[in-house]
Amino acid sequence: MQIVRVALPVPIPQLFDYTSQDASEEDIGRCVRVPFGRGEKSGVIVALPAVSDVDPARLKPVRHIQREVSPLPADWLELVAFVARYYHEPLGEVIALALPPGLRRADAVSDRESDPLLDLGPAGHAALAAGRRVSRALTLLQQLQAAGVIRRSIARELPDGAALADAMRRGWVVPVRGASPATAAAGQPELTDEQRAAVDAVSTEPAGFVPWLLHGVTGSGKTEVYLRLAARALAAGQQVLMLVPEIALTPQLESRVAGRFPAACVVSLHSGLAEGARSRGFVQALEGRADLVLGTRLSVFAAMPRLGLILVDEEHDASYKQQEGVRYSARDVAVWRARQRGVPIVLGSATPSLESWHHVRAERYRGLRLNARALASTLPKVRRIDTRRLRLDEGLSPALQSAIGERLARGEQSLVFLNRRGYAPVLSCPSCGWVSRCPHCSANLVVHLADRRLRCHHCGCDCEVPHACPVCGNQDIQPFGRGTQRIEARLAELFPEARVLRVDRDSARTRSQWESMLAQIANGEADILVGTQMMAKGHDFPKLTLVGVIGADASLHAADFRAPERLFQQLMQVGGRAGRAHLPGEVLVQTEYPDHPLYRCLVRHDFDAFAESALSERRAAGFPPFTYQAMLRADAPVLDDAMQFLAHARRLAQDMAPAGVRVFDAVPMRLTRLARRERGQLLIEADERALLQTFIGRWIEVLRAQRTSRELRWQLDIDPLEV
DNA sequence: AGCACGCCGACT
DNA sequence: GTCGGCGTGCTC
Repeated sequence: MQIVRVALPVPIPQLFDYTSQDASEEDIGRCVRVPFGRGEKSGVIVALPAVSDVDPARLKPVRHIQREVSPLPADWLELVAFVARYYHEPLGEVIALALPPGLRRADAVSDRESDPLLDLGPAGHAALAAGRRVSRALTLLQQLQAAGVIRRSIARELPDGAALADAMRRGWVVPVRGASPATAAAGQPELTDEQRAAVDAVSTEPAGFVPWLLHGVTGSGKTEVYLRLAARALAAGQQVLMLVPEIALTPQLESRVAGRFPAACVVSLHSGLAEGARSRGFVQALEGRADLVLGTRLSVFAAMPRLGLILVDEEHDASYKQQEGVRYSARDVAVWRARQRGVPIVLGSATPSLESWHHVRAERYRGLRLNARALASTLPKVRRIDTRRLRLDEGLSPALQSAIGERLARGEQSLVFLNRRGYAPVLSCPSCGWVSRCPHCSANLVVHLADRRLRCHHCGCDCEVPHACPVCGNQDIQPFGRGTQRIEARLAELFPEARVLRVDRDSARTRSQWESMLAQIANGEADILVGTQMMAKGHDFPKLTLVGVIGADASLHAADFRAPERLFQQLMQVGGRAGRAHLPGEVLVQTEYPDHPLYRCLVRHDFDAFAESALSERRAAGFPPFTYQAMLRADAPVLDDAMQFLAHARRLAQDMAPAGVRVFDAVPMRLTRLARRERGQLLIEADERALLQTFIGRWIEVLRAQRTSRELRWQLDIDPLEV
């Protein structure tokens, strides 16, 4: 009789012991189903202890050990244990997050959909040589001959992929084995000198953990560097892990990667995947059959026995930080993992996070630069428009209007960038002062004139636009401020001949809407685009030569110390949309603070100067990365309950905190009320990460032991992004 | 987290 | 008399 120790997804930092007739060392890392309470739960065997702390008579036998799938290896268990420790969450909860649900439930694994390598068989070569009558199968054969060895899934995607089954039935195309996954498709682009230097720097480094920061301006070809590095790792028989910030970016990248490495097994992992596909992908990675794993933050937990390289694209992106449950940073976990496995990691961005940039300056990371745009186009010219003495027309300056007019006359596209959805951020009554407040949040309801609704952008509350002031009956209530819809409407009036297209979360709600808009833009079916940050990311618009930025000043004085960093990143990214290919681009930034250092740096495209000044401000103010933070947040239906809990937690912290750990005041959050709950927070800070960690560990243990009203929720956020 | 047990208020 | 509120405690 063997004792097995199981990590289960319950919110208490405990492991549970069970008995098993036949468990052996081989079963450590395997998924199990066990009786729990009066029900059943599933978890992972993490140890086979000789004795249990609980009375042997109380141990129940495990119900089922999943032995169809390879066990999770020791290094994976170490990885999740690290995440549990660092973010102060129970191991079982971290495991539940890291494993695909179907796998953890120890379900039977679906038949592995194999994706065999295909090549032309002798019959296929003969058919080509015979000069037969042209058919789809024959055209496909020509495409396959050009491609070389190829995965079936990729072959299906070829222009005549529909004829694949036919070609295989005739024996023209046959499965082959043993082609190197690094086999590259024909037609790789030439590298620029900078790209070559970056690839060489990483490749000539001796094997082992090296963190690299690839700082490459928009359009400098970072992806090509990733692909070359991946090719080297694949050729060495290693697996590559590549992280991207968003689900929306995976399909494009996946097809590009799969197209480049037709013989490689490329697996993508993200939360949008069906359960079966996610389990299958994870198992392929775990069993070493996947060569390249591509995915969003949760794919940092893919088990990979032959891991040789980690790539993190857009490493500054906030979506690498999970904002609920286990609040982990996939980028930080990836760096830990690279160190653990002794492999290089490349963090890439056009606008690196100040944290990573600081690591380069402190020589903890190695820097790689791509300063030139690969496609022979230069960086856009950035100009500030001082709006202090201008008469604006619905927020649009004369200079911006005439610049748009010029683009229109030349048949080029313009983008007006404004990070505010809706028609106007608030509706208000000039006679009695009523404003459209959300009943559930401390926020205003936004006017959506497109469908005549008032909406809360925080809780989704939605009602009709009233015809008169609900308090005083005044008929003349007015929308104040401007959002994308209002700008869109005004542009349509100013340029009646132009096709104006608004691109925001409202107009591009579904994937297909978003894709059809991208196609419209690419086909030149729009002249003026009005867009939010959706427009800033990851797409090329060859005819776009003007970006006008309005309403950016608000972020200059925001309370969050990271707001300027985000603004600068956003403006650099959206500015990068202007002028690709052979048309020079221009960026016009409307501002009342044209001399603000942030805009001065933006005009010079000088990220380094911006980062330098932002970092020195942070150093002076004692903010990260010069200090380490943890945030305790509490929420309850009534603010007072949340604040009382935080005040209690604060007293506790003050009693326990060693020198060097600073406990701040408990304060209501900026958006205090959200979805009928009121929220407060308590910041803890220290100069040493280890000091903060040990203290938080002891503090949280005490805090967890307290009983609180059931209406009160609280969570801990290590390295919070928003303070 | 679930889910039991258990002890007090207002309903058929 | 019971249905049901949620405080308390446990899960190997």
